[in-house]
Amino acid sequence: MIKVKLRDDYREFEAGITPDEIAKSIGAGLYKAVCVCRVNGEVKDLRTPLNENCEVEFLTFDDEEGKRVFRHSASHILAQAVKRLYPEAKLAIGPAIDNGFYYDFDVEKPFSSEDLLKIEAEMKKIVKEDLPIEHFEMTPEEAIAYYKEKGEIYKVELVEEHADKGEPISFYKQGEFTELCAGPHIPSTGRVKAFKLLSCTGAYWRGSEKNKMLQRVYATAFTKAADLEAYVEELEEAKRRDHNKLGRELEYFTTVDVIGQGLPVLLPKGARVVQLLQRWVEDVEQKRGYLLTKTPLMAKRDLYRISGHWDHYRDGMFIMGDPDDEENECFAMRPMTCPFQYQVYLNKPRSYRELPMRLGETSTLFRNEDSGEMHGLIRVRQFTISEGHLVLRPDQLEEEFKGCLELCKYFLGIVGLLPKCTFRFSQWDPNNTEKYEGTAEQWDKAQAAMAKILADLEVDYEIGIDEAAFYGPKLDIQYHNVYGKEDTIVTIQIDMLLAEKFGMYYTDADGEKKLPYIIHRTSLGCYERTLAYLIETYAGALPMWMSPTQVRMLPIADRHQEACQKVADQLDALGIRAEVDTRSEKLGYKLRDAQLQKIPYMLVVGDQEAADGTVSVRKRGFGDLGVMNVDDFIKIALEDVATKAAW
RNA sequence: GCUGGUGUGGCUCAAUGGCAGAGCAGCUCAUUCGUAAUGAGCAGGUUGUCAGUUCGAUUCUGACCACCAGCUCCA
Repeated sequence: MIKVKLRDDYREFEAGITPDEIAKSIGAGLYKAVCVCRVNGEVKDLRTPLNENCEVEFLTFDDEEGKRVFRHSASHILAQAVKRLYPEAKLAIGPAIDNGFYYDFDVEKPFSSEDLLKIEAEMKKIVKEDLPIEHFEMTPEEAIAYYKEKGEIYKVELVEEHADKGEPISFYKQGEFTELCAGPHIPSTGRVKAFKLLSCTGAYWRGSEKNKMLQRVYATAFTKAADLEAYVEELEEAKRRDHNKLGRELEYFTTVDVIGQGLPVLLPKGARVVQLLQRWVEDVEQKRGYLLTKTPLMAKRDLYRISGHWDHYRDGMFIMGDPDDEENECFAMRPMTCPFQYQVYLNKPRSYRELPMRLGETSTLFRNEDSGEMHGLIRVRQFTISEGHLVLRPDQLEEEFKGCLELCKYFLGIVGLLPKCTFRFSQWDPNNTEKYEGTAEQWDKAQAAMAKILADLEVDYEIGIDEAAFYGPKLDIQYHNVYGKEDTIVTIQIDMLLAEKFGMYYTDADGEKKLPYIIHRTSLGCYERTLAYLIETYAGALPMWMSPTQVRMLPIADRHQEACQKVADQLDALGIRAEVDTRSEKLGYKLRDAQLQKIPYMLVVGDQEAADGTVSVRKRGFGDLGVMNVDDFIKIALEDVATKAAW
């Protein structure tokens, strides 16, 4: 007999019992729900025989680990179905991911949506067959021979990597299907009750563009059909918030074939929001000691030679002229502001008394992204960022870094994006010698400094290896969109290299010339991208203070237009953006339109209001607030704007 | 850049190897209306672009362009 510690108590069982059987003895509910278990803290299959006293914890689909295992097993079912229908398909890998799982196949012809339906039907059969999922092992030699014989070249590659570890190779088997896999897995295929194949796309083997492109089938799986339906509904909801659709529908931006990819046109509404954000950022930064600069959008290649962009970023630049012709001048649009803004510092000799020097600029940049990268307002070839460089003495680094972090958290907090953000400490990869400037000592120093600052500021971050800029480590603030995809919205970088390249010295108190540190940072990131996330976050219903149109006047009949215009003029004079709907339509029609346009306030004026000098106020999302004096409404509206309230 | 999908009035979508159609939006007229769609009429298209096949192409083929999903790359 062995003693097994369960959640609440100790129970005794025959040696050799499996966690599966224990779960069954506890209750049918648990038995049906459990996916995998932890034995003495280690995640194990439910069919692992227990031969000694131990502690067993059952994990269900509600546990992250349980969910992962469940979906990983679902990916095996997918692979099995594909092998049944397309025996020539070669298997690559099939892990669980955040919201589901995928499997990569090497097939002659990519799967069509009809193929996916067929595969899905075959998967249903496999689930119905309720095949036990059983673990077994082979020696590396056996495993390699086994896969070589089957022609599974990707599996051979994977096994070969494990071969020299001196460990047996772990396999799982369900029916006729055998899969190289470390596990663990659920006990049988019958438990995967609700799943859906979502899409099929290309993906490089092992994530490298040098390798063959495989076909990746994305899918998701749940234990209950209702949960699957809810997830599909969630995806639909995400589509409704998608900035790329909503932003075009609500006329924030558009794209034009003859202008080109990655060059969106900001329509009046989009341009207005960006202007509001820019003015706000510039004003706040001014109060925080930033000096506003305006530097050229292009320069001769000589500038980029000094900065290192010519060596490390040339493919990303728009170059005018022949870059290899040294006889004639060659210009390039700027992909970053740094080398330009440094010239402000270099304008004259600097004293330690001038540091920190905080330079800010609303800066337009040009990057020649690969054609497949562009996406709405998120990835574009021309964009404008709230740029800044802080030139400082080494002893000022922590304080100034802290100031930068606080500033962007302030901005992101007010616009309402901060709750969806996480932090990433982006470091260099010493093995990627092509990408980075500087010595290992310089990098270690810069990264150690940033690590200390982040620790002191108690920033909770993830580490991103090989995500650094070519001149230094970054703290990236990552925004997670409605589809769960993340992109950098704000970045703060420590640069201990470029000052020397540009000869940016200062005279210290001791009369010595010294090199400053430089912080590169944005405060609200790139305005196009930020606008996209605002549209998404608010589903197009931007907070009052940044709405392109804040108030729409709705006359009940044409005779009320004059009274409406009067109120609109009054609001305009106070800086509240108001317009009058002068169409000869019924109130319901105009109201519906204003509502669909997501205008924050709709003011209805009929005989009563025109006579009394009042307005009937309807607030987006709140409905009819009733009749009030124009002055009272103005008070509310100005308060909304002043407090930048989000509703 | 790579894999796949898509491309018909401003938007949503029909149709066809032989005169391209509807709803919404727009304009005009009538209606002057109280919190999410009043009625009638009018106008709007070289079917993404350019080639090819064909008596005839929006439909079939090819190239290019743009958009979408994903990979790779990045604010």
